[in-house]
Amino acid sequence: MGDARLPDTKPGKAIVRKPKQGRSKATVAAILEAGARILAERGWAGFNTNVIAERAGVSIGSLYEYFPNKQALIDEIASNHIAQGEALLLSAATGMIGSDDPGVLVDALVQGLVDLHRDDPRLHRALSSEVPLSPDIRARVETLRQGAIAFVGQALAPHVDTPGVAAQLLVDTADTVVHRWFVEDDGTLARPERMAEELRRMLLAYLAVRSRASRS
Amino acid sequence: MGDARLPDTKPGKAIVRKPKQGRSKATVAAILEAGARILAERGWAGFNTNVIAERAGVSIGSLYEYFPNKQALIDEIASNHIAQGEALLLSAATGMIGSDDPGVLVDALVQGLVDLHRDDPRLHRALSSEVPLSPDIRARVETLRQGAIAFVGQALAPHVDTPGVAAQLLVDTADTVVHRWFVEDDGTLARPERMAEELRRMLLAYLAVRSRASRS
Amino acid sequence: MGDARLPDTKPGKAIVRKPKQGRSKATVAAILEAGARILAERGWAGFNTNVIAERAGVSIGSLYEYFPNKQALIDEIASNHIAQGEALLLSAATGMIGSDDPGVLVDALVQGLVDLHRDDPRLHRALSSEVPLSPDIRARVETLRQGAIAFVGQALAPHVDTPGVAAQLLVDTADTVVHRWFVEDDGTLARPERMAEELRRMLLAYLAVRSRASRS
Amino acid sequence: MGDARLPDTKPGKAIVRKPKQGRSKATVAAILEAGARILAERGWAGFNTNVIAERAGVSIGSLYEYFPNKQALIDEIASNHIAQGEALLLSAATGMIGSDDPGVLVDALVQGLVDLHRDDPRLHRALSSEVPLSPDIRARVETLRQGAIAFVGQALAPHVDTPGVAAQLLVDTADTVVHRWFVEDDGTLARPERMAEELRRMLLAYLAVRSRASRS
DNA sequence: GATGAATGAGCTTTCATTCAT
DNA sequence: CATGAATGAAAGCTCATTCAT
Repeated sequence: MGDARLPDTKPGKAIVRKPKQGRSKATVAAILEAGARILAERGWAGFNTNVIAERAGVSIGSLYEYFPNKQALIDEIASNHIAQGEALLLSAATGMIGSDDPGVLVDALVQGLVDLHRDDPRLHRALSSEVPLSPDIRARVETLRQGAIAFVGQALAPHVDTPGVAAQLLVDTADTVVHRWFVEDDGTLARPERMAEELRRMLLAYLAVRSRASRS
Repeated sequence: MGDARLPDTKPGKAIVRKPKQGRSKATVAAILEAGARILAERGWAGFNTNVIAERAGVSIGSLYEYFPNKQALIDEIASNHIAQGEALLLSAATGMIGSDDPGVLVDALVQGLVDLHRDDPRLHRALSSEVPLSPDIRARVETLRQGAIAFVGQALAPHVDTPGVAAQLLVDTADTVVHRWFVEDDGTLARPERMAEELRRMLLAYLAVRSRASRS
Repeated sequence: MGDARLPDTKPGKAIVRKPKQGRSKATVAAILEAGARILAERGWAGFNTNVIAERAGVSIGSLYEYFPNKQALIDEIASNHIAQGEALLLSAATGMIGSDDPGVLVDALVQGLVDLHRDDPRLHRALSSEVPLSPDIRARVETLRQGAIAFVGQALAPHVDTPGVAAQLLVDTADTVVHRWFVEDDGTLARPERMAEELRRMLLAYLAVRSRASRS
Repeated sequence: MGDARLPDTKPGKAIVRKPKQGRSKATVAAILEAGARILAERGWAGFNTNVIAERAGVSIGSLYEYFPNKQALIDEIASNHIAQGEALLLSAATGMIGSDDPGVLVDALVQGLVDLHRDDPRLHRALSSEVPLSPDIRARVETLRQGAIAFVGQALAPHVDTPGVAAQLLVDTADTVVHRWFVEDDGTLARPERMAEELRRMLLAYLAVRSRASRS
């Protein structure tokens, strides 16, 4: 088929058989794992259902028993990957509840994003740039981002005016820069941790200026 | 601009014909233009050599007369796109030579990147995320980035210690965030200009802190 | 009704299990019913053994326990359908034994065929045109037709010379035309009953001419 | 894919390249011929694009160069076949213009239909029963039938009341019965010509009765 | 007997690339 | 140089059938 965005599942085929028994669960897991590995190693261009099935040690028929089409398979892989991100950011957020210190906020934000991008960066790269994700998945990513911004905004509200703008700048900056350094980088970057430290300084400097500005 | 830098993928394959005559130049230009438009409009998935030739008003045979394969074609399109970026950043850089004001530096950097990303954002998006670029092209992009960092570092050297680190943070932050807001955004972002303004504040706040730090 | 007449496509394959017990009978009946319904609703293209098993509330394994392959299943469905036709025509025939009136003959013939084609016309359509029936089934249909022709020929013998020819014309005409009007028609035909009445007139007119001809 | 009715051509692909040059024309002709032959010999189940291309002595790519999908290919084969039928019936019709003799009408009708069904009966069989024709093609067949009925009705108008009913009976009877004898028959029928003769007698007898009836 | 997960041959379709004209 | 018809490897997906449990 090639690269094209895959069409919606045909009516009557949408219901992926739910793995009720152990064998099925293992098969689905093997397919998802193989798919994620192939995607990480060979990119979207190498994401070939026949190859995935073979890598999973499963017949192509079994793959299509559980995933109505290629798109459903990437969507599930993406969904699992996002779920990890959601969990990570959630734990980062809960870990700083109650704190009023901007330093804690920035540390948690940067550290959460670093952790997020360090887990399987090749898969992350493929999913975030090459793969044509379904609207549902895109919406979920966007929701996660907006949630993070809203959370940071709430934490910033007492210290800063237009906390929404500040929160968006903080989150988008941290996210995109960490993504560049930990995911897109091809080995050029000497010490990513050093850069992350510098990033924290910048974000704090910004917050300091904004706080001063709101008080003067 | 892109003077023939087309790698022969298959060893022994004839080097692409250099368009010396007017008609040839026009043909090559038409193909590149059509390819860029298709890439911008339909993405990498729609980047089909037969379609491009048709759109260019040229036979598929002619396309392969000038480009040994598909990769060479995207590489040339990417090369031209990068050349524009190089020119833009160069002019931004020359425009601020002699100035010692960090404000001028940050303004020029952000404005240059905004201009860069505003020119044909759909093409930029495709080239920067979907398309599998050749190592040569990737290297050229990396060189451009390093050049910008070096330039900014040089400008920062009098005011800041570890100017390399500061320059990398400035350039990477401005680049990735502007990319997110002006290229990847799907209409959610209310006022990108407002955000760009906020970005400048953050970069300046960072420089202020670093300068103070280097003096204390 | 269809007593196991399932050919073993692959030589050496175990003959299908005869359902002797109640549960088995019910299972077979459910499969046949589901198959007939699917065939009527979705046509031969939708006649999918997995779907049929699901619709029958039976596992695909059970389906293959009772039917060695897909062909055996359609053959059995076809067989049952033919059996109904046989019964209908038989009763139509017995109902007119003893009568010497060509009008009674024609009425019974046409009415019998109308009844035949009105019962589950979608299934009838699929079986008579889309489905690749096995030679055995085709032979059985042919036998039924020949039987009907023979019967009508016998009734015609006293009144007509070459009664075989007349009988074949009568039966084939009535059968094919009623099939067209009651089964193949896609809603265009205004009043099928009116046309059936006209059909009777034509058949009677033919018999009248033939009778006169045989006497003159 | 199997047997399912094929989905409509994707937008942007619908335009089958028109064969402008001799080579193309020959290729298209070879594909159509091979397709028709395969359809006649192996039926719809054997109508496999790879096999057709091979039989046509052409690559599978060439087949899809001229026919956007399998359905388009059968549609074109069907269209050509119908065109022959249209021409045949038209010539049959023009050949009897001006005549007021029912005998001439019936002879022309029956002979025309016999000629129609004698040309490539296996192809005719496949197209008329197995193949899932596109709505356009079905409409064209229906139009042809209605045209024939209208024509016969017009010829009958002076002699018969409700000429529409009579015409439909005549045309449908002749069509379906001739189809049965010349196309569906599997060698059982001894002398189809003899039966066609008998069919004429029946149709004439019907017309005679209807004429008498309208006059009495 | 019953189950349903698993199989894999086979089919449709795409598109980068070639080469005879 | 230009053309565009032709190529065919490769990929997505289906479904009749099997067999371990």
